[in-house]
Amino acid sequence: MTLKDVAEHLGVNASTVSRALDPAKAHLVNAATVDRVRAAAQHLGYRGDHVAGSLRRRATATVGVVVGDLANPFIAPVIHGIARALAAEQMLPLIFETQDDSERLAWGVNHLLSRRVDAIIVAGARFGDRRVLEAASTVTPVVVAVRGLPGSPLPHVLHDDRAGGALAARHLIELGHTRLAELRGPMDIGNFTARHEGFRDACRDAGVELVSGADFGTVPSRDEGERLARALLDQATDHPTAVFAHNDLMALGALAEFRSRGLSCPHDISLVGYNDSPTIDQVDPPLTSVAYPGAEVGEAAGSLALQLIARTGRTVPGSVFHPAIQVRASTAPPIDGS
Amino acid sequence: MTLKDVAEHLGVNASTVSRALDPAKAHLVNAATVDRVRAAAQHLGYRGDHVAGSLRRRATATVGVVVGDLANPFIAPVIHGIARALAAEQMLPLIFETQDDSERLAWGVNHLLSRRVDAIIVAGARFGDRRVLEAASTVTPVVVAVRGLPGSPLPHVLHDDRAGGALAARHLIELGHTRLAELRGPMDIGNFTARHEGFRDACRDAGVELVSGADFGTVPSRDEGERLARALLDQATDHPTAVFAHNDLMALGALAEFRSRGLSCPHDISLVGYNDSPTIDQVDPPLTSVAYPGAEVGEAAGSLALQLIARTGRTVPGSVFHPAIQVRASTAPPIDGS
DNA sequence: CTGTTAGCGCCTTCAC
DNA sequence: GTGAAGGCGCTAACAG
Repeated sequence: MTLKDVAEHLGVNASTVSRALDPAKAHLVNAATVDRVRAAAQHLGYRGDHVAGSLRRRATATVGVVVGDLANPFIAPVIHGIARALAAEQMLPLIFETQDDSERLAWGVNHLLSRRVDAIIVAGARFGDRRVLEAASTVTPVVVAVRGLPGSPLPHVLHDDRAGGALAARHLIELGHTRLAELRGPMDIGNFTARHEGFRDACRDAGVELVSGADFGTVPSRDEGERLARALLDQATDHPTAVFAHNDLMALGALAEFRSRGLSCPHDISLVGYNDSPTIDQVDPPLTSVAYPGAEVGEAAGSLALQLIARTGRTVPGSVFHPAIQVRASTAPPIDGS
Repeated sequence: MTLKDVAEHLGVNASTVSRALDPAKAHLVNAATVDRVRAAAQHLGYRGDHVAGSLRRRATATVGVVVGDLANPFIAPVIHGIARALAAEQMLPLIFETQDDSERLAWGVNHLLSRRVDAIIVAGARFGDRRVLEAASTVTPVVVAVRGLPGSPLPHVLHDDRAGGALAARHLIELGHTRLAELRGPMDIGNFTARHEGFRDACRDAGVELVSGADFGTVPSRDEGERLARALLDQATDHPTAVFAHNDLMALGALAEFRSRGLSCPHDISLVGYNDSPTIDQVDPPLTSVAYPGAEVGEAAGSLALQLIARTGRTVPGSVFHPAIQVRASTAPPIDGS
């Protein structure tokens, strides 16, 4: 059942049917004809072919979304936000998972381009991906979301992770801690370098000691958090009285390590996480965490993509969300004299 | 840069280029020509047009994925599993969110059909959606995943929620509880009716009292869990000594309500959740929960879709995963004499 | 307001 | 092993 079939059934031209069924063009057609066409289309069970339309129109109403790992619980709200924003224009997200592999990202971005997506939102970029993404942006709009690419002119929707790191540090310093440590995420991902820099600089500004090696996680997982916490506490030097984990998963790993050593949190050691994940307020102890507005970032990225599609070539400003810290029971003043 | 451009550049026919660049057809072409074509394509930056190919080939290498709500943390692993399975055939998921609205689902399924997706995986069906989905299945393969449609002949990939409900009941009964209650999810979603039936029947078989109204949640959220727990405990009759919440979010709501009433879990009341969500083992108290293998279900659904695409018309069996219960500290024997 | 024409870029015959 | 031709279904441009 094609446009032509409907047209022949009615004794009109396919173009007329095409126009009558397009809400944006129906006004060009006699109202009575529009009704007849709609009725016939309904009656015959006609369903337009979006693929053929996309080929002709040179637009697919589809936005490629590149993510590192869908299993990471913090990415779901981002996709949710993107889908919400796109739904306003009846556009749909086409998901590609890189599994945090730059080769796969390059392949995926190219594949999305060959699928003629109207824009690409990259929520899982690593520094090394900059060239590939900037090249892609000469073909279709590319929005960098969640994970920034320092120095890149690509439009972006980010969260100020540097400020978030500083927030964590200042919170601990205000509680009276003077020996802090970090459990760092991978240093080729913008979020984690920014969290690190914010934390480190705030410590330096306050003249507070930063107890930590140069080590960092290969992935920001619970296991890596546990490993780094173990390494930190195995050090012969004085233990820190407070720890900043670069995300909640790593914080949970650290918590497990603390527990296995008989260290009580926050009595013996305070802990701050990042993301303010859904149930993190109900762990034992409820975790102090820097909030990450994933759904808002996703929605803003989706809207930005829509704007870039609408006014191709025009410059559209990116946006940066500001962090807030949720203080809970995992942070407390240090024990006197420790 | 089209196929034709590459062909003209080389002085060959577009068909030859098309064949040379298709791994499955390259063997029909002189090896030397294949090399020349590949080199030229690379050199000229040719990128095939997947849209045009899809129109001609009548296949899009795309699978529509219909979900209720991406913000529900339990759906992320399912999509992850689907994406993993599809990636094996270089297919991509196109996501549509119904927001648990049947009209939106009907619209979305139709839209996906007009986009000529090669299959649709529905992970968010409600009973009322059966007709729409069966109609869609005459056009393209439809796989029902996660939420079943009792009585429907559509191929499905599910988890045995009935057995899961029974598992929860038997665990509590073995601990010695004799007055149980349920916090039920929406009764037009297959998972929750099945959990209810399994729980209820296991109680009946054991001759154990089921303290509970006919009430159930409108959505399976934390707030609804809290509301139902409040209603349950407001009843004048004897309180139950153990509660089965139909998912972890509802369990967390119940936990909050218990706490606000000064009821300690598991001392005063035991609690079982469902899904075994990522951080649920670290809440206070660590929650006993029936595990839901979301990623496995998603991967099986993706594989099933691929099979249905490959052998259209052939019957392919669905599959059902069996539940397991993770026992943690939120369940304990009842206080003697209570 | 409606019809005619001409492709969008590709792939699959069919012919040689 | 390669070329020529046709058409997938739609819509934009141009006439009338």
